[in-house]
Amino acid sequence: MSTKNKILDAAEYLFADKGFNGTSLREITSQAEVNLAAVNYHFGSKKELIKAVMSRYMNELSPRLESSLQVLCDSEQPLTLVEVFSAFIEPLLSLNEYKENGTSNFLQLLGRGYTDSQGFLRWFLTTQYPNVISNFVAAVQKAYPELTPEEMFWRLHFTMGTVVFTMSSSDALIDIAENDFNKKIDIAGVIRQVIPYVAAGVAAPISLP
Amino acid sequence: MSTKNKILDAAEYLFADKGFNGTSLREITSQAEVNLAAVNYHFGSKKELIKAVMSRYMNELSPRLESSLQVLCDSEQPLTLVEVFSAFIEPLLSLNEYKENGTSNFLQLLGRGYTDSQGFLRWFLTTQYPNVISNFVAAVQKAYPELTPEEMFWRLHFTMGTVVFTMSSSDALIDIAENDFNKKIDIAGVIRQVIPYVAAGVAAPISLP
DNA sequence: GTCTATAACTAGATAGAC
DNA sequence: GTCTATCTAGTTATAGAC
Repeated sequence: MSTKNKILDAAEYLFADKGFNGTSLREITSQAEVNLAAVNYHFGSKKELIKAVMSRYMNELSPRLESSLQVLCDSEQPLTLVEVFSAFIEPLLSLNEYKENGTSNFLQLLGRGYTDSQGFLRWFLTTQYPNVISNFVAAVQKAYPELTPEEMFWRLHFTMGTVVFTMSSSDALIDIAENDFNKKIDIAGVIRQVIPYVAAGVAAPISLP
Repeated sequence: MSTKNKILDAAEYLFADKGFNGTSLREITSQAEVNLAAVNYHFGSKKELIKAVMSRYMNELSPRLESSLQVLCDSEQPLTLVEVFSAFIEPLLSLNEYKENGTSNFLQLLGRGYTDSQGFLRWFLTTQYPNVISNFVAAVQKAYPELTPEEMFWRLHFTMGTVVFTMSSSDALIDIAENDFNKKIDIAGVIRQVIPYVAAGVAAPISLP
């Protein structure tokens, strides 16, 4: 296993757990059992390492997600919001085959990216992977055409918030579910829990005046 | 205005904007125009300063919120989820009278507290202000008795995520709403947008198996 | 490519003069 | 209570030997 990949794996794990700001290059290199200088040799800077960690997942995920949503948009069938959100399940869970705990790690990283580091990652994702977003918006529009663009903007943002926040604390939630309710649940279970919630939220009657 | 309050105000502003990890004591004291050593003199440590910033708001908010929810629980009338969530509006907006941008700052801080600093703030809030949570759970239970405790746990967490995530990026959202939709909106408007969403989410049909 | 050593800087915290 | 000066320990990043 190459030094570069050892760094990527360690960084991914630590970033997901403690955030980008909260993780130092020393922690990463010591967990990866490589030299401190290797990060800058292979990636140039910490910021580029963050991008590399995210890109590894996004390059795997975005084509699957794009085509999964494309199918829904192209189909002649009527479409429900639960179906739209369910289109995320298979591509997201496929990250578990790509890498151990891939789904969970990726979603936690996404959550971190939206709250750490003053939105640089948000900029990176929306500019680098715009097709995922536009296909998703098109699918929601097809499922719920009455929603105005403005309401859509708000509700998709709320949805993003629900998902990334949930995922960035999913380890704690899974522990609580086991201790308090004696329910073993995994990341796929969390995804199944959240879909009815966000689908109902997006489909809510129009807001208070 | 006392040094202690100058520090609290500057810290509040910077913590809300850049997170607890992302803000240094040097930034705080230079914005507050006080000496660096004053933080440790008045508060002892950065961690205690964080608690002090949060406590200032929580001590203002929690009695209002507790009694606002208590009224709903005690009433003989049937209760809807929108009513339960609407019980937050007035106490939250009252923070604007207590302090300029109080509502927005507090909610942003709350969002930071859940993602920065590995959950120490979550522990602090749930142990220091347990009555708010228990009254809230009781009100939701009254409005929607079919919800099992387990479903309740998940959905209230999703709701928390929606709200704190939305609020921690509310400045950006308000800008986008103005630029893209030509709609001037303030924090009260954001709250009115989010209530139908979370109420519908909590009331969603039971999750996929 | 990988290492050691270190530069250059920033963090939180404190001792001690005033 | 407030200041300066400083300590200790951490950070990212790099120069140069191997």
